[in-house]
Amino acid sequence: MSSNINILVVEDEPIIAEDIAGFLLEKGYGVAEICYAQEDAIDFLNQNNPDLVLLDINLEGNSEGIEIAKYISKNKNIPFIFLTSYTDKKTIDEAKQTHPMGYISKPIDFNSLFSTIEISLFNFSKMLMNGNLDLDKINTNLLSKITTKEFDVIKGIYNGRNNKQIAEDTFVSVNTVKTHIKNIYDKLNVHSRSELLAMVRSMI
Amino acid sequence: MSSNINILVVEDEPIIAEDIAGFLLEKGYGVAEICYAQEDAIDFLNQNNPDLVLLDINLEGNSEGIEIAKYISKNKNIPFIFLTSYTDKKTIDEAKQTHPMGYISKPIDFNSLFSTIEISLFNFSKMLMNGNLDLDKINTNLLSKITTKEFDVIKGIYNGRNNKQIAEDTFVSVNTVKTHIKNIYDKLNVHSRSELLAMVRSMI
DNA sequence: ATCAAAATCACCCATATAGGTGATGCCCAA
DNA sequence: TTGGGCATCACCTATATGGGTGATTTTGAT
Repeated sequence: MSSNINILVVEDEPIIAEDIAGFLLEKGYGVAEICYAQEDAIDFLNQNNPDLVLLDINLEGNSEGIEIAKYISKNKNIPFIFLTSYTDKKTIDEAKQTHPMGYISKPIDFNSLFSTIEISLFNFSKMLMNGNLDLDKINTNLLSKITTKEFDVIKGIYNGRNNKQIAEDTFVSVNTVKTHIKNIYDKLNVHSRSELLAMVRSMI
Repeated sequence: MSSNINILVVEDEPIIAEDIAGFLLEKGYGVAEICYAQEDAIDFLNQNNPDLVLLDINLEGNSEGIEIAKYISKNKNIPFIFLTSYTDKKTIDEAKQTHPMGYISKPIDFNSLFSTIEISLFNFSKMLMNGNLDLDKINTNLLSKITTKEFDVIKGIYNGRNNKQIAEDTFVSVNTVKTHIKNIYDKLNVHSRSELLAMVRSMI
């Protein structure tokens, strides 16, 4: 297998399911399983962890796909994409509550499917591992720039260090750290460590 | 206008652009502007804050759409969706680095476009509220699980709120918030807010 | 119906953090 | 040469946070 990405396909129409599976294999993905009904899918998910799930909303006439999505949201940590011929606002409103990574209407445009899968996998993994502070990125938003020493202090706070620890880390006195923090707070217009982190997060 | 959602359309082919704009209006969205070139789009974004951007990748033969996406990522906080006829892996790989909310291949399936817009707006607003926090993910690493109320407190801390504010947000007394925090610290074995955030970050 | 866990709240105390003011030396650019 | 930004440190005060103990009510599962 050229890819280590395994995708679960939930689709009650065998022909379409095969079609999708064939496409996935062609693109180098693994097909973890094809499930034709809600309970099959949930059973499978109970014992396996595919990397992504493609979900038909209407299985045998009911919105079982949304139930599966809810199950995934509640119990698993796997991105999923809806594939459905129902694009009325009511269905979409219900669907979006489950936070799908995408929603593709049938007939399936395989190009859109492919790009949506790629982006879903990428965004999902980025969402979970989001860690790089970037001084330049922070400074693009600021009138009064954060200096490198101040940035060291921000990194310390980001890493959960207290003032004394930051002082030791950066070989200065606690008073200096406090001064830096005061200046940082002024520049970012925040008043506490966690507020600072929330602000920084919004800027990166 | 039936919707307060304003969408910027960046598309160099006037006919397609009009087509999209017409569709958006039909669905009740506002069309903030139609831009036919990169610089127009960036100028517009410099002075306006649409709620979402639809981005054609290939403007006049170049991948200018991706440049615009990078500009948005760096300077703004607006979700965007790519609309393009290029679905080769190279283009997609480049595109996904910019974290688009979606990627729809041409010819445009308007049903997919509509659902993707709805889901993008929804997920994006949720992302801002909750960030990337995920209770289940946190709990998979823990012996003693974080409860939902405790998680609300973590979200508050994550969003830079102090104890009093968290108490107001969750309609309980400050003492209760403090109790929750103490329990959270015990469970995660941390001793301060920023240490908590660093720990949570390492778990998601 | 009963038990355990979760959620709620109240104290107290010690420490960390935030905010304010002031001061020194350094370096670099005008 | 001079002034502004930067880095360094001190001291003071007020508030927020962390840590300990104990207690009642609510909730959920068996």
